[in-house]
Amino acid sequence: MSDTTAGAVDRRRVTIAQVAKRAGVSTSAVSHVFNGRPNVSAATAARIRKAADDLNWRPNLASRKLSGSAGRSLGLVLARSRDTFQRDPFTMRLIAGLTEPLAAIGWSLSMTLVRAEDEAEVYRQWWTEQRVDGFLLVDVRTDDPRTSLLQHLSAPAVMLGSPVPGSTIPAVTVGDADATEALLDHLGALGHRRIARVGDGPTLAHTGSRDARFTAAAGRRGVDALVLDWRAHAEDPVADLLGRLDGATAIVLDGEAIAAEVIAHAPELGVRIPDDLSVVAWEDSWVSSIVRPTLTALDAPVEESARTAVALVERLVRGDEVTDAEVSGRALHVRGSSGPAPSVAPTTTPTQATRATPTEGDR
Amino acid sequence: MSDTTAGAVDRRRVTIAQVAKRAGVSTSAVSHVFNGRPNVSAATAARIRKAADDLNWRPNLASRKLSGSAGRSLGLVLARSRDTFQRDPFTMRLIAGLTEPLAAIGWSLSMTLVRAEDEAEVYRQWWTEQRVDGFLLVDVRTDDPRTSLLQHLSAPAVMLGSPVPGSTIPAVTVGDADATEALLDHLGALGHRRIARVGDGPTLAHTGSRDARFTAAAGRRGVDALVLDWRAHAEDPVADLLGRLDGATAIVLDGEAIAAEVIAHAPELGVRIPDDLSVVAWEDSWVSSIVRPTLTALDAPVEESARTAVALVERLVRGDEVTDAEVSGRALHVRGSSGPAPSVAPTTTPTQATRATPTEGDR
DNA sequence: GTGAAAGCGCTAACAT
DNA sequence: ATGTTAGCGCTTTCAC
Repeated sequence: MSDTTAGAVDRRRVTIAQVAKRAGVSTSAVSHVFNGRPNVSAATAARIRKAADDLNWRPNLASRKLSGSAGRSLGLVLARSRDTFQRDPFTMRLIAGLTEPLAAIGWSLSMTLVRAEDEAEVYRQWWTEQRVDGFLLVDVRTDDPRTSLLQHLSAPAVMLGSPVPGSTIPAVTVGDADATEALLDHLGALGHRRIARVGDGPTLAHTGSRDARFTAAAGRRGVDALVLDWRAHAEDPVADLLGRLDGATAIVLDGEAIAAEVIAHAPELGVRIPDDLSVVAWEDSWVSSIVRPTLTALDAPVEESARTAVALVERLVRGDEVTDAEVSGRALHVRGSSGPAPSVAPTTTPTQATRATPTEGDR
Repeated sequence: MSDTTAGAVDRRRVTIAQVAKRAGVSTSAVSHVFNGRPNVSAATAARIRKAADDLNWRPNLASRKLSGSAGRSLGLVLARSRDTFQRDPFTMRLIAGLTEPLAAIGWSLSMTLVRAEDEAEVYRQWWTEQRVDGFLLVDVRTDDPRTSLLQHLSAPAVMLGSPVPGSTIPAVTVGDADATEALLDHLGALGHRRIARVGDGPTLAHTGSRDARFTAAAGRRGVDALVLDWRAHAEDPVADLLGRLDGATAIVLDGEAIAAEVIAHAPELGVRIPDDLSVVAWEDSWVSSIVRPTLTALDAPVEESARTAVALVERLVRGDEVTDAEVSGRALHVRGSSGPAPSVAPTTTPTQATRATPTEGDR
């Protein structure tokens, strides 16, 4: 590495004035061209664009923002631990899905991970210092303080998930009804009469609504529905969960990370998949295909949700009217982890033997 | 969703002038306090902070930037397909690792995915429009055009990987020497005398240096080293790879995503792991623990690399002198995928039988 | 220790 | 159709 006197930018930064001069016009002409304003002749516009290109100039975002335009940045604040974030393929898909539509409108994604207790402060800060033009809310909880905070700040925001009653934040929802039916049809056809559902976390808004829909759909079919929670902090969360199955022969889990863990560990606890227990995940990703057996999963149109959310935020920022949106297309991908219900339900109390392979590699 | 006349921000934005007025001082006094300048008495400073808090005011980033300060944003531009991005746990770890040190200095992460052909333009744009204050470069290739581009733009940048000869971009390197030795000791002790290495891609700079170090270390031990490439576009990349093993009884792959795929598919091709073939990955993540057998892997100190890189960028932006940095601590986690070398090498030409489970779930 | 005022680079009235 | 100019909110000399 050399002695770059870095920071000491030599060449002064190109400004609109230099571009204007080079093109032989006023700065406002340049501004007009770069903002799609009509009052410039085609010839002049071309000359201006040429000059800008020659100088490799682009409007300075800060100046632009200062004089009223949007800063073209979407804020994504995730209240997750590093660990939870890392093992969540859904978030990866979301981020990947956001960048393309954002780039298409000249925006970028500003993201961060925060501890739950810092969450509100980060939203406040990013908004008041004008770091971002709006936010995308994920992992919305029941009674989430963010909805009122953002309304209070009058910060544009769009959320992923079911609309929150009493909030004016537009929601992008993935229709779950069809998928729930398809899922229960699938498991029903395989002979399962008692099915457990495990949410991502009892405080998450979507957990509750899925629980309700699931229970209702099961009831309609005369199938027993069991709603369980995932105790991430249990000594052995998988064993803990399997111990509470209470005769269920199939289990549906939000999140592939958890589902993958069940698939990986269950055999070591004496529960064979899918022979003893069928496992289905409510999200899908490449992880489903590298576990064995491969994971039957409900694939959500994450990319379309992202695209829709970006469009809504952009409209909000422009001051347009915006309403909730629903994207559909959650599809059931049947793979190896779901199979015929066993004639005898799996042992209610799994072998207490220590796991063959402890959760090494976890951090 | 209601009829929020969004965008039509009612309450005019709080400015430094209002804070100054409320505290009974001039705007420059406020500015001084918020920039740690000394010329303000403790009492006045307290009054000013109080006023700012009351008004929930924070310096506007755009104005600040316009008058010379940094915009406090790090750019991360990934030339990846959505798909490659999504299945790369390393990038997840990196992103997660970046946000914490960034937050500590009041910065945020601006990231995007681009197609390779748009890469240069995005760097250009983000820099010239002053969207970011500097960049973090990953996936640096041999002859990477970005190094000269960024020097030409005089944009602060730091890269992950071995320093590029002739470039002034500081590099944060993870020392691989010890890990390479540890790895070969491990495999050697298990009786492997012929070992294959598979890089992430022949154009990536780190692939070449690892290949060289690996080959050298193997040579010193009288172990045959084989350097193979991963043909992602082959009809069945795993079968393709296994078909080229040429008697190797162990294989070391950069990237857990690929390693996980080998582990998942090899058995379906008649190659048992680790009985017939030991598999080791050059990166580690939670994925290593959900595949079966679990994956033996070299765990890199990603979080420390991230922390170091952030520190370097920040120094560069401040105009400080910066040199390359090396972080160490790549550790070998021995898990289930590496075992004693088989007495007979695995079939050179794996069963041509169609795979039991096709790569369903891939997208 | 404090305040006045000149920018920073751009946008958008308003003039011409 | 093109140019002039007053801000946008903050930082930072430079007087006081």
